[in-house]
Amino acid sequence: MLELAILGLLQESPMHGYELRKELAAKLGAIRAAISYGSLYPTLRRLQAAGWITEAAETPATAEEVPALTSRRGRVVYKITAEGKERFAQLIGQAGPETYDDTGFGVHFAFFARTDQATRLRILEGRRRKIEERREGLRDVLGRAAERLDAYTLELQRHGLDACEREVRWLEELIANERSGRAPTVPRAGTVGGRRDTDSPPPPGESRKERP
Amino acid sequence: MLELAILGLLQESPMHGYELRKELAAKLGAIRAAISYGSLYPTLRRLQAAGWITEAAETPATAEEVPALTSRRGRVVYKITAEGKERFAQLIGQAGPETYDDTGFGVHFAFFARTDQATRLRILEGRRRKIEERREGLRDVLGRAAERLDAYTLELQRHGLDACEREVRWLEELIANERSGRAPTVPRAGTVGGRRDTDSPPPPGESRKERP
DNA sequence: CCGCGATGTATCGGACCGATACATCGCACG
DNA sequence: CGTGCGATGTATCGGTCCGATACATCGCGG
Repeated sequence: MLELAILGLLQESPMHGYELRKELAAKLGAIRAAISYGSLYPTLRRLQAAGWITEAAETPATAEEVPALTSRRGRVVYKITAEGKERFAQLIGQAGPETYDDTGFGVHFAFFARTDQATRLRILEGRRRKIEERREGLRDVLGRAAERLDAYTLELQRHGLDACEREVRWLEELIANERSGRAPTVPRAGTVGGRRDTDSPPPPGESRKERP
Repeated sequence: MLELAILGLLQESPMHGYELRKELAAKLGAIRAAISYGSLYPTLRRLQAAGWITEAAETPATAEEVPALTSRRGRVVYKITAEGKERFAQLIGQAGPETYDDTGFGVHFAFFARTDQATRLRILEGRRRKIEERREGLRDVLGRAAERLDAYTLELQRHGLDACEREVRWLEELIANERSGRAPTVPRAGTVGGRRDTDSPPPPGESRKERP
């Protein structure tokens, strides 16, 4: 999962570890907290060993003027290689069982802008199926085993059931959207960031949820 | 976390591994899928080594009629010890940072019937605080960094934000309930609080469950 | 009689986390 | 002027938990 996320982010622009972590937190904030360095750095090393990313020299100009007196341990910028892009395409296109758990689905979804529509549909339906199964399990417990459980546990299940039903509805909407051709995004985005803007958030009239 | 969950379940009745896994799945179904055996068995061993659980002989009567022809590798039933109950009380009463993440909170909440009211309140408020922080992070991203992200990522954040707001409301309700004295349904209180006597009385008979 | 699914115990490699250590840089505050 | 402190930045270590796998028993239907 981490591998897929890193490859995806580096496809947008080269980054060093710290930055990667922050971007990841911004992109996956809805799914999970920040990634740990204890996962990040070993994974970077693994990806580099596999040839999917490489170190990019930082500050290529004016290099010799500071001759590494203290062996200058600067930031290490990574960029994705051609093989890395291939790997990303392969990972994003195939769906195993881990694609449908909370984290896996979140990562895949976060890169839907780089995923073709058929795959998007497949993943959304797989996720829906999985959530429906969880929902049925919770209904079973609430129905058949309710008297074995205390009030707090029951309340927990009810809240979980509610969340399941809500997510299924959300997925239904997304699936309907995909099928009707008009996705909530442009299917081919090549955006590389870098924009700085302090005051621009949406002007008043813009309603969020509507599907034109 | 697993340690706490196992100790809590064994407090209700002795069980073997397979059963433990199923009960755990039923009790925590809203939070996470079934626990893996790759975690369960090593943890059981660890708990046993620490003296918090012991193996209980199965089928104490009519033992000699099947003389273990094939060294009978039967089920191993575990039961909690007095030290184990103490350990449970200690774990359930203290709250670290991991108490407020999804899994940690779920496990603690699932055993609220064995937690005193002050601790319940503390945990609910800690969880609320954490979710509020996540919510603010998502609002920030949706407000300030919206133009850097594609439509799918934004939709993911919106769904996450919605879930946060919903959970905060749920927690508010529970907190209000706790403060007003009447718990969701069964104010079955008077359970383990701080560190007190070692010799705890049998749990208040709230859950009927018989083993065949 | 045989297969097959449920029950049941167990291990192994790998993914990921939390704590920790350490170094640099800009800047606010005395 | 210096000094300390929070942000930035790289890195490792031990531990928890997961997924795959192996293997053995039991009851039941074909």
